[in-house]
Amino acid sequence: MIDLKELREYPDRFRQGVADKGMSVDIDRLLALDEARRSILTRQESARAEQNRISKEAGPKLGQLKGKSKGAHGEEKAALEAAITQLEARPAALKLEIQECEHRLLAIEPEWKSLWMQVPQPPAADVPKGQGSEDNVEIRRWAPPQWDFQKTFEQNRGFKPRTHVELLKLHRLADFERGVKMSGTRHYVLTGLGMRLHQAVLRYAVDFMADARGFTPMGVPVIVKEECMVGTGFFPAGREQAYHIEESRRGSGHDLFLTGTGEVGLMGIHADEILNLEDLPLKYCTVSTCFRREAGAAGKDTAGLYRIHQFDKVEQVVVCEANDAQSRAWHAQMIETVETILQSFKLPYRLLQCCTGDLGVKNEDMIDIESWMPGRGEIGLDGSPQGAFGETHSASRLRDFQCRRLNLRYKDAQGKTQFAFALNNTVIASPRVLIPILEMHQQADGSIIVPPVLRPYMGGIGQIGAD
RNA sequence: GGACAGGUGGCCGAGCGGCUGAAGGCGUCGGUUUGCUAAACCGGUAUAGGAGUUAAUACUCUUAUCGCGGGUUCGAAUCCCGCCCUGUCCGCCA
Repeated sequence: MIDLKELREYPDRFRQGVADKGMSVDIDRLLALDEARRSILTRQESARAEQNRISKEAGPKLGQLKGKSKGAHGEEKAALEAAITQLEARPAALKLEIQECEHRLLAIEPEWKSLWMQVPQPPAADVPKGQGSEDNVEIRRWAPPQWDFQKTFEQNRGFKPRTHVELLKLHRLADFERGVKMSGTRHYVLTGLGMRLHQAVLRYAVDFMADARGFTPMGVPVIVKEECMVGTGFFPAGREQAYHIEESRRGSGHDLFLTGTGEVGLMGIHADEILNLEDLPLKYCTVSTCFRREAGAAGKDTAGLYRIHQFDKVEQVVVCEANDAQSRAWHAQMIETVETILQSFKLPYRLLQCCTGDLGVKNEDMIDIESWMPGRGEIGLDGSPQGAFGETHSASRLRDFQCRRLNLRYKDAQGKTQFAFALNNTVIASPRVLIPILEMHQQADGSIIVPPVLRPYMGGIGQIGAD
């Protein structure tokens, strides 16, 4: 969430941010509610202050009088009771005033809070403006020497590509029918070498993060309380995307939610903590199962492993000092990590600078990495797919938006408590990444060459489907 | 799941209706003393919100916070109710 003080001081900055992200949050309404809330609060506090003063001075006296009046009779008792009534009048009036303020606060706070939570992090100044994904800007692309982006798959390789769905069937790497039988649409079973390849990719990525990049691997909950979802910025906006476990309907406990990314568990670890400067930067990675309802995506990417309800992902997060240069440096390093991994798989990809309209509530800057998927895209005149880029990674800079919500702070060099900056990035998401791996490494006979870096995790198997 | 016990500041731990934002200790920070270190002594040491003074560091006032929420009361860490969590024993179980 954003800093309310900053909002009061520079409301235009946030109005512009809302507009640039193509969102609609009524900033003026929020400012009005905030103003009203503070004036009520001031009134309530001064009433409380007086109440406290009175109860210190008159309180003990009252107690004494009441004690005496119990034992007293006749005129003496009447006099005592009159004194008591008089003493009680002022606190009673204050109590009423405090209660009235309380009621007025209760009336505006839900809307105030809700609007506040909706105000997005304004995009960084150098993020290109745009409406949506069509305005994203390609930064660069990379391909292994034997691949030419100007040519079709057939021109590059000398044969027509099979789609990953065909390859999965051919080698019995996945079973969609039975997945659907058990769990419905967008579910699947990974079978045999399909499961091994999936595991290989994940293991390789975790080892790479730990050994080559010095990140600490973590195993985190994928079932979390609502606070974690709100704190990491996935709620309230993304509520529809999360599976909801309604434990409260069973009469006890609190509801839980399945996380859509390991980011939730990783960032939740230090919620409500104040870290020492020496603890930063935090460099964490995890491999976790991710659950997504894909609400609103009906009919999109229904075939294959592209858009599914359950997958596994190696995620990296960095929590660093509240410093723009540091945040940018880590962002660059995270992207470099992804490029190194994709290059080690020899997969063509491109980097996209996401425009303002394609950013979510919580990020100020995002780079998507799309891998080339020959089996994707329009069907051409020759009857085979033309190929297309498909998003496999995404790297975001969140400034202090997420740590503010999580109440994750640190003590800086001056000893001042600050909200930290956070970043997150996909290291590898599987089985989606299996799509380019299978499609790009298929051979004319339909067999698939396993990238050498994955072979140690595949029991040394170098080719799938070779006779 | 059942039966007890308990949740107080960075930690330990007292308090069980007003004098308690909270004793005492540990830790920590600043200082004094001392060949050095240690010890001893003195002083400070929660967080968040609001208002104000200041160029700013900062300071002053004020409110809230003793697991969370609600209630009783002129007044709640303290009494009552609900929930959450932790510990121990029993039951069940990868």
